[in-house]
Amino acid sequence: MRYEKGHRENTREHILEVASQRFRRDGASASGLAGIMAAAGLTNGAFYTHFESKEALLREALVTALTEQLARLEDDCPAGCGIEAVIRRHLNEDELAGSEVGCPSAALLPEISRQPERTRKAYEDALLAYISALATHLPDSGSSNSRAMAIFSLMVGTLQIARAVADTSLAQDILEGGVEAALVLARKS
Amino acid sequence: MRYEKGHRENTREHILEVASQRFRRDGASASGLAGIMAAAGLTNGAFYTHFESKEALLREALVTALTEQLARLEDDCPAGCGIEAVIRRHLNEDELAGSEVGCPSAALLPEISRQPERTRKAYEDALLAYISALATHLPDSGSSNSRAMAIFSLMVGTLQIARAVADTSLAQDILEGGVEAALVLARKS
Amino acid sequence: MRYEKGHRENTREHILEVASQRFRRDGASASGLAGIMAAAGLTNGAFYTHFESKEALLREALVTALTEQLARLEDDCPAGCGIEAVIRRHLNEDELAGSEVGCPSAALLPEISRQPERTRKAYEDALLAYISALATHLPDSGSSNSRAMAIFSLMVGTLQIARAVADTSLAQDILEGGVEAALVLARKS
Amino acid sequence: MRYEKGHRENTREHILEVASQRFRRDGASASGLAGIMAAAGLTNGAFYTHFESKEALLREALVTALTEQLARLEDDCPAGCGIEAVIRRHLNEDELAGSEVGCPSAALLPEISRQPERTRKAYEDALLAYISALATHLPDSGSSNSRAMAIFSLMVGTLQIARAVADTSLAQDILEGGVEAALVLARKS
DNA sequence: ACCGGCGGGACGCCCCGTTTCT
DNA sequence: AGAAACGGGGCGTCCCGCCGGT
Repeated sequence: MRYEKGHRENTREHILEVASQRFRRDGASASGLAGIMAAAGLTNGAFYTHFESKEALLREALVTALTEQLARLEDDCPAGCGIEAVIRRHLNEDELAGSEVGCPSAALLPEISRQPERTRKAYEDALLAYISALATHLPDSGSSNSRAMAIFSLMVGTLQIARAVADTSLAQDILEGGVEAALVLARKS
Repeated sequence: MRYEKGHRENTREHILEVASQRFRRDGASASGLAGIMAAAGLTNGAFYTHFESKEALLREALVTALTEQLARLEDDCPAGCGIEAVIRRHLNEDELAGSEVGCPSAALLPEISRQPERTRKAYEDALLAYISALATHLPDSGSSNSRAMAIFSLMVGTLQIARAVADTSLAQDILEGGVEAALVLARKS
Repeated sequence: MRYEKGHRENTREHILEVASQRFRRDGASASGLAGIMAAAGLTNGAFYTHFESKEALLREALVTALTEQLARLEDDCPAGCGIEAVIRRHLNEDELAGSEVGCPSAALLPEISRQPERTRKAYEDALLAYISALATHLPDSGSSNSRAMAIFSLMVGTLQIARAVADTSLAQDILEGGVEAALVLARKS
Repeated sequence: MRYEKGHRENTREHILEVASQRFRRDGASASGLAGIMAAAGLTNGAFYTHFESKEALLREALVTALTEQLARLEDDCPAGCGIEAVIRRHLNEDELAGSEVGCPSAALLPEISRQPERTRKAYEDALLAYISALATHLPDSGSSNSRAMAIFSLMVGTLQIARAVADTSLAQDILEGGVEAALVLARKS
């Protein structure tokens, strides 16, 4: 072990962190490896000692991002905090503005669906973990995850549309409409 | 006049049609102009006589696709057909499999949100027209379009997630859960 | 027809000519497309309108070079010129020094043998035409091409070794020994 | 001393052995150091403790390969075995198929000729030793090495051409024609 | 003090979106 | 009107050197 313990792993995780932000901000196919590596303070020559390919980086960066989102969810919304807090954590102005550190699903879903199965499977696993956590905040926690999945789908679609439209106040309205609808879904007996 | 009247316009619309399919299938930044033009039976060089740039093509292709979707909605779901028919037109196996001629929002929203304002404005206008049409099918048609927008958001998110996961039967479950949730939103008093 | 007639074909053949020289001088895998195109007065962006890939370029450049060699052989050594003239056309100081416009077999054979079958087939065809022409200069012209092939093999090996050794006078000796041996093979009753 | 005596030297020779095979199989410029080191069971970074550069590796690997060929020649063809045995040791199906452990001249000569003088000198020395050994098998062993060099040139060219053509039975014919011609050169009074 | 994990640039082929020139 | 060329950048891999722990 020549470098300080964990050096390699630290570098790898740093690249993953930067990549997960770039992918969310600029899109997966529009993000170049050289730009990602430069943003990580490295050159592209160092990439292939850490990852097999861009596809592998995307696969791992997706898991990284979803895992982070899960950790943030648990931090911000402890058990019993109520479903509205969870919903407002997804649908707010910060999320609207900054996709960089926001929900990877909202930023990348169509591109994920065009990835090879291996990548989609990795995303699926991480997503289901997230949905399970989300489900614990539902009033009728005995229900399956299907309800949580629908609420999540609504939030993802709402956030994407609010980001896409040109009119700022329209975006706000869409966001608020999404919050209300999500609450309806959550509270439905 | 060497070409029959309207030849040029036909060509332009043919390119738009092909482009709108390619963009939905492969993504906007992953679709190349050369591939689009070749699929349209033309050569690379002919592009710039019809469009100013790739961005302009995307902008127009988005409107084309949304306009087509609106026409199809009105064809398949005449007034009074009931909201469930509308929902099932969005969330079904065909849509799951073929993004090529499906909902452009489900296929492209994150990329749209990264486009310049002009493109987002064009999308916004076409989207609002679509949402208005969708709203006419809601039970309480007097309400604003906010409800319709939420239902649409839910459907877009649901379709994207169902497309992205690797497990086929899971995708089916997600789709069905989306249908139920959409009905809840639609019927809410 | 927008560019002057034959412009495209002229450019294509110019690239082929430059490439066939570069490949012979520097080797096939050591020659870069950018360098070849720059030497042809073009940029690398223009390459793929003329050739499908580097492999296709190599394939065609080989045929080009062999065809040129055949034309030169027929120019320099008209029928009845005697076999020695043919041999000395292959084994002389000019050939020793300048592989750039010399025998493509001597310059590239090991790399050709590592190419896909399609390339090797193209080389084979052009080579056999060359061998046939060479055979017409043999005394016993009724014999098969086998003798001509052996003489050609000898000349190729001789030229390669003479080029590879460091000692100049040794190279001369090898060349002269090759000439004598080729004459022996040619005159064998 | 952490490693047993000679460990370092063994490693060095192991790299040389692997490199000499890779160079013959894939060509010198097409063989990467990373691939060679990986095939030797080492990592990239260990290379420069054993060799100064890729060029130095090639230089030494050439000598290694030629020295091995000489040893094999002496093993397989003891004094008095007859020249035909020697010729058939060079021109046979095994040599046709596997350049990996075959004649380095046949596999690499054009690339050697493009190397710096130092490399060509090293090759020259090893080649001349090989030619001398080959000459001892000629009937008129008093003659200079020129005859042996010509025979060797013929065999190298023959093997290269037989390897390069696409038609398998043609390759066989070329090989057999080479054997006959080599015998002619060897037996010439 | 040696030696190898790790990183640095540069360049490989290929293809992009765009402009120019006949 | 559109074929041909441009320049840059995509990902991947090259050869090589620089730290720093055993």
